[in-house]
Amino acid sequence: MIAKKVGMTKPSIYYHFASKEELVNRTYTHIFRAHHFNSYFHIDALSKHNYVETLYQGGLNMLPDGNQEHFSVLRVLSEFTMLAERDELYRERLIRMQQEFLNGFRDLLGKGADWGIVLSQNIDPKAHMLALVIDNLSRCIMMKFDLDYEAVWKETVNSVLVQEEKAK
Amino acid sequence: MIAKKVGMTKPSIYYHFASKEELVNRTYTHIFRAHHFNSYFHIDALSKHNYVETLYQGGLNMLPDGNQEHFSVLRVLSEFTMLAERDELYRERLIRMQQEFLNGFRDLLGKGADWGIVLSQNIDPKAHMLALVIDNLSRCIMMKFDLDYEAVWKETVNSVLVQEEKAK
Amino acid sequence: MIAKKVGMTKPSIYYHFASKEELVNRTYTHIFRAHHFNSYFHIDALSKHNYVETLYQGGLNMLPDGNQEHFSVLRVLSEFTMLAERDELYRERLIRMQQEFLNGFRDLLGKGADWGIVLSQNIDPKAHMLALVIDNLSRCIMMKFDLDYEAVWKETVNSVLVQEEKAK
Amino acid sequence: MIAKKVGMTKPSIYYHFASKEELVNRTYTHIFRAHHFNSYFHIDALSKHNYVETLYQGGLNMLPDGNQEHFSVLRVLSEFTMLAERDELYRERLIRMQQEFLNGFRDLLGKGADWGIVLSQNIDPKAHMLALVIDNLSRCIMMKFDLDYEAVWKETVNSVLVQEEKAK
DNA sequence: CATGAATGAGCCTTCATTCAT
DNA sequence: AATGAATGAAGGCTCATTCAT
Repeated sequence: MIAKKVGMTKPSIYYHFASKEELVNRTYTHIFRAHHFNSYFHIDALSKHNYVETLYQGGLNMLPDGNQEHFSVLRVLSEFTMLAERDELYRERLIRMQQEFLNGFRDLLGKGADWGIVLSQNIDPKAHMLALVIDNLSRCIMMKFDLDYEAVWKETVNSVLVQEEKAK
Repeated sequence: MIAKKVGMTKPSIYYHFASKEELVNRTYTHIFRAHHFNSYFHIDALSKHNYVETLYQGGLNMLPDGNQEHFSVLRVLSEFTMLAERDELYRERLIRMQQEFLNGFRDLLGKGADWGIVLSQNIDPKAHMLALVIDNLSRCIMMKFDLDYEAVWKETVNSVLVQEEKAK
Repeated sequence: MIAKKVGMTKPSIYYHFASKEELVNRTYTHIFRAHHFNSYFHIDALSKHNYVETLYQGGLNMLPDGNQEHFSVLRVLSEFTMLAERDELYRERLIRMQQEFLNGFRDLLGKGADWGIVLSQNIDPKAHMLALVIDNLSRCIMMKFDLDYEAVWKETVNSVLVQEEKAK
Repeated sequence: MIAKKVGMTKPSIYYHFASKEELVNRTYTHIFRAHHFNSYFHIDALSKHNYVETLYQGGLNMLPDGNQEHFSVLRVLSEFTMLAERDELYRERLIRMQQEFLNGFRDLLGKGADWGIVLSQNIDPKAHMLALVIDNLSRCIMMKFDLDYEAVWKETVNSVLVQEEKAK
């Protein structure tokens, strides 16, 4: 299928990749090269005033939108997650990726707590909750489940904020 | 693979199932026969006093534990979800199952709101949030991610409760 | 297929027939029990005056008509001929059947020659010609070829008659 | 079976043919590429003087002889006819082939009638008769029926000629 | 007589891979 | 750097047959 798509013969592909597994692996690496917490959450310009917006908008950035390339990333991530559920090798890699996002959320929430925007207890579980929700929301959109993604994400974000900071 | 596992030949499996598809379908039906919201959340004995505990414990019931059979359900659910991402037919079925849990959470939160235990705004997004978190938590456990599941779930449950009801 | 059709299970059939081959063989015997030259050509009442009609009508009798049972005979004969082209065993049997019809035609033409109705030279080739035409006509009808069967058969019959006897 | 015969493995056959059906179809096309009326009946050099010989010899050309390739054509035609009795698709193709021969005979007899060599009544049934006889004669030879093929064919040819033209 | 359950052999097909050129 | 041709292994499935009950 791939050979046909790229207009080559199968043996040609074997010239560039030792095996199917290598092709898959390198494809994953290529596809995920820009899938990082910082690519979605713009923490370089983070401030007390744009905090809530950064957190909220970062999540929306992670969800699939019109962008074809981003959609591909999520599509492949979904396939990758499948494989990871079966294959120890892929699992390790997936865990590393998840950990990065988890750390990202934890740091972000930490800063929010310092600024008094985020409730300072249980930062870790809160970070996990955010990560789990945004990850699963992505999957749901990919499967065309019918739910109000933005409302769910806003609700989740709000649930970690101190009362007076909640977005409307 | 299945034939080998059950110590039969392939043709004898075809005596019991017309096709691979039927085998798969009937297996899913069998495996999921007890995978219902009510099997995990004991709402028949629900009261104002055990509300938080019921909600919290119900989630824990959904997570994999020592029980081999429940583990199988989750393992198969995971494979089923994979298929559903590709196959329209399975997707529909998965959506029905998800919807049932979503409705379960919504009803439960509705009752909580009536009793003044749950914040009464945005019940729907809250229900989705709970469903998304518990579903993804399951997946994470299956993949042996290292996180404090109970803490995450407790945090999520707490986030929908009014202040003074929060579990400790 | 057969088991389903007769409302039995396959093993039941094996109680009555040792093998598929025996079932097939006995079915052929049963089906062909009335497929004889005399069943189509009524030579018992043959006379100088009904000779041409007997010959002509006999051929028509061999062709498929509304009669369901006769149709079955031809259908099965057709399958049998197929098998015979491959299988030595069936071939022998088919040759015996063909020979009977050949002899029938030869005797009939012989009588016609005695009565001065049929040209007396080359009786054998004439008999073969008649047999080949009527046999192939049957096959053509079974395959729903579009041709004027009666006209072809009448032409063939006429071609063996002396001038003044020809049917109109 | 084919793979074994040609000393290949089954998958390598699939490199050259997309499916079994394509293999069968292309084989038929290849085998029948020279099976046309004109290949047997040399009507390009047809004249009043060689008419009877052309008709007679053309029929003999259609019958199997020592030629291995021609034998194959008839062998495959026979299998093809079998399939055609069951399969609509092949039937259509067979009918087209038959029609070509029928038309060939009709044209040939038409010319013969113009020249006063062939009896001019019922040209169509006569053409059919010739086609049916030569076709069935082929089949009989393939099945090793014991009959004087040449005599039968000569008799059939003679039966369409006017008296004084008959071959000896 | 009949059936439920099973099986060896085989068929059509796909897939990952190799190898000579 | 690429290709034509091939292959072992396996997958989904059917068929004729058997055997214990």
